Amino acid sequence: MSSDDQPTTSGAADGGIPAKPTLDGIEARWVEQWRTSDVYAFDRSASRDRVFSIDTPPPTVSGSLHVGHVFSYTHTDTIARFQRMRGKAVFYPMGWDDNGLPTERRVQNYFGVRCDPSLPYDADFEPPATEGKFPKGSDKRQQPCSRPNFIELCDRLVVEDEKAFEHLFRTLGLSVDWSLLYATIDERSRRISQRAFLNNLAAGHAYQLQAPSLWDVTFQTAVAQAELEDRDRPSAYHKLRFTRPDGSDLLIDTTRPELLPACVAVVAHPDDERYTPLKGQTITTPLYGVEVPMVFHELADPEKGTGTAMICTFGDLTDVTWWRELNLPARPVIGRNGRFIDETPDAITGEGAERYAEVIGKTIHTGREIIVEQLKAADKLVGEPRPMTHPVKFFEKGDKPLEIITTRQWYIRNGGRGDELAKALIDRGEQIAFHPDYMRTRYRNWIEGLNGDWLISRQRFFGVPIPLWYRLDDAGEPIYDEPLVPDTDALPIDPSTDVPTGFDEGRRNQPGGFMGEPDIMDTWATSSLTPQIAALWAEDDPDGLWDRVYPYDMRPQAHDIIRTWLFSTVVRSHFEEDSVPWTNAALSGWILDPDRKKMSKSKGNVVVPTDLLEQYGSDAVRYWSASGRPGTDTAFDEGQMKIGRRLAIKLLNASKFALGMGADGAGLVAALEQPVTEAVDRAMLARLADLVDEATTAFDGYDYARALERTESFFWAFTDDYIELVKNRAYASRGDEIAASAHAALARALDTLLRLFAPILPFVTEEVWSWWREGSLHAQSWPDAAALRADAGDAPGELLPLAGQVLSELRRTKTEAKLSLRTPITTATIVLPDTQLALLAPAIDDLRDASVAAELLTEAGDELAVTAELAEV
RNA sequence: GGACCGUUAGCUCAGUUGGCUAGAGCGCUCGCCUCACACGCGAGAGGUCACUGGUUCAAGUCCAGUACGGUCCACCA
Repeated sequence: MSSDDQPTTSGAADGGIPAKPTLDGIEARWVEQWRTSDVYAFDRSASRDRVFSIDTPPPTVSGSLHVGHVFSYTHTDTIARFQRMRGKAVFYPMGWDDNGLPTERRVQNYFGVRCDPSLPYDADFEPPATEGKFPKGSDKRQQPCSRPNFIELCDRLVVEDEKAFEHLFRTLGLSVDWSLLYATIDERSRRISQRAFLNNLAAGHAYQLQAPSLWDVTFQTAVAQAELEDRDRPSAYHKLRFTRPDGSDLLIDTTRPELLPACVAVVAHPDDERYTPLKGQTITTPLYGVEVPMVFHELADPEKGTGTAMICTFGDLTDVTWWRELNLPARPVIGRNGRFIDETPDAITGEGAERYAEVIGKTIHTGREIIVEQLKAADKLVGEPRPMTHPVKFFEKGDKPLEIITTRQWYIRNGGRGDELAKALIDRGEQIAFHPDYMRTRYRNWIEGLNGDWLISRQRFFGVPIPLWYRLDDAGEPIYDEPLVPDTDALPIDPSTDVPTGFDEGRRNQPGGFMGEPDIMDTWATSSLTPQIAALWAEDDPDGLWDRVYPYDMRPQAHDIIRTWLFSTVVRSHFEEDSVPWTNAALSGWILDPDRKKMSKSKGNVVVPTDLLEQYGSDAVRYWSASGRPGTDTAFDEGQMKIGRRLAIKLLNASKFALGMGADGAGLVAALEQPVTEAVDRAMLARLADLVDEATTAFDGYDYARALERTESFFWAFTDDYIELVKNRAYASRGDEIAASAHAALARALDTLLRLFAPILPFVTEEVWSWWREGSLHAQSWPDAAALRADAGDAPGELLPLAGQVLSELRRTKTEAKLSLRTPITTATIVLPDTQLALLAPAIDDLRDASVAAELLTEAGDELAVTAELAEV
């Protein structure tokens, strides 16, 4: 009786082999099964040597779901699943990065509010909009609210965003232990972040400094070096007429004429003989008539402009260097809001002061126009401005050039001041295995290129507060040098609402009282502690997770944030634990669109991942992801997803065939215990054992792509050649005994292939597993090459590809005659060298069956050739 | 300007210590309803491995250089 006549089972969850296997609905079914059965739960009793721990990247939940999430998180999941099958207790947490500026911006647009820290908390506050209904581009109608109200709205919104991410990741089949979930703004993260900061403070690794720093005038906050990016901007050289002591002109090119009132010196190279005669003299600035010293410094480039430059406080980082090293005065003119400040610099008086008055309160752009007009009117501008383009520093999330403004900020040491710390941190990099290895170079280059410590304070609202207060003197001025520190037990605290020991709320902001530190920490200052947060560092934890997982085995992340997340995490672990945070860093590439551009929201070329999962199935999308090698940028390619889907379907059908050999699969389970006697079968197992070794080595080296490629390659040869060869024998056409060998081999192969594919294609493999076996495939062990090799015995693996090659030749005789492959062959002759014929001998009977030949003859010859006489149709 | 990565079939990519006539998939061409699969199967065409030189019995693979593409950093008068 044929299988078509057998009763069918519709689904697979109830066991048995469906007549028409399908991928439809497979995700929902297994996601739910995995959710309720806890197959991915971390064993909290496992000792460190049994654990494989992963420091999962917490995605920024206020961003949109991106196909890049699917890509890189799949990579991590394949490793997690592999390690789990190798018998490790896998610590695989998920976190949400909801802390920081992206969430603030989203809340502003979603609810139509803006944070005004001067307002009191309003318990009945209702935002003007909900569910994102607030019309875009209507900033002026954003309603001000207090900081606590604003934070409530942030908390409210991230909950929604996090649900969408969890749904995506579950549907994708990530094997995370969801009970380990954290968020970077949750109470635990705030407590750990503050505790680590206080440790840094006590150890002298955190300090505050009143100094010029990069400042975003839109967000009105300081930013760190790691958050900068250069953008080409149109600009123009303006040649200004300064005056030498003898009354003659000194011409200076500048792209920032509006900073002329901030000019504190004129600089040239110490070897530049055009200017060395001016040593010790003063130069008079145009418009303002301020006398500034002529100074000399190596950084002045004789080739640029006229070879001399005006030093302003501050036009760029070189100005800061000159200002600091040459002990120049500060003469700031740009305020925190990016406008000219009200106070006229002391050095500017008389007519100059009247000119300055015209730019007070103006933006940089408008101020420049005014000053250029003033220069023209005073005949201090030589010729017309010459347009050019040059790179300008921007905050990566901002859209106005950064200014340099002197403010009080908090820093954490990171080796950026050229001390021993830099060397120690580079050495830490040597203790981490990077995958691929060359990524370590980026880490080292970044440290070597640092030009200052890590600025962690931000003048923003939604983040972890810096947990300090300051005493106010009798004049109401803060005494910054002696911050008031909270008790560790009290963490987390918010200094804007909590009160330091020995004070009461009534003395807040009063002379002789105290004030809270108004700043929060940058989001990286908290996310650099994800190893600590996920594993409950220094928390009250009866399970002792920390000692079971730290240092972690694996940090997966994208290569573009080596300079931020990877580096800052190493810094924190170096200080807290005197250790690397993890022993392996696995770097994923980016997704490129078909034009080879990085996919990003701003370019409008993002594909919604949930649609892809729906259309192709999760396994197919995972297949595409896993084909992107570690560290390699990968083209977005739906074609690869189609291929992945076909592979999954092929697995269903090939499995159905194999299991059909053993009556509902039960027979095939029994066949696992039966001996494999035929040489062809044993040769296949020999090849399979080699495959297991290759896949294991690849996964051990974090190369999921190679493991997939080898396994897939084997699998297609297995279905095309091996199954075709043994199909007839397996149907017992030549006797039960040799059929049993085929069954035993098919059972082993299916069992092994399902395990090998399980890390990449968890859904379809689990589906097939459920047809004939108990429990979850994902809780099974990784296949054992030695056992397969024992079954293979002395059979030569090369027999299989040779037989496949001969079978292909036999098929060709029919294809070239444009006949069906079922066409019988009357007589065929296989020509091969003697040694090859001897190797092939055990496969002759199977080849005869597979090619529907009445007679197969062999003949010695130089190379493979097949001739066949086909039966008349 | 510095560093790193890449350049193999029309497209996307393998090619692990140098080793027979360089591989896969897609696409293309020509066939086939073959009792697991037509969401399938079979066969075929298609490449001076970016270029130049070197080492070697042997180079896609190692070395030097060049070109092109990408990324990061620096450059901001």
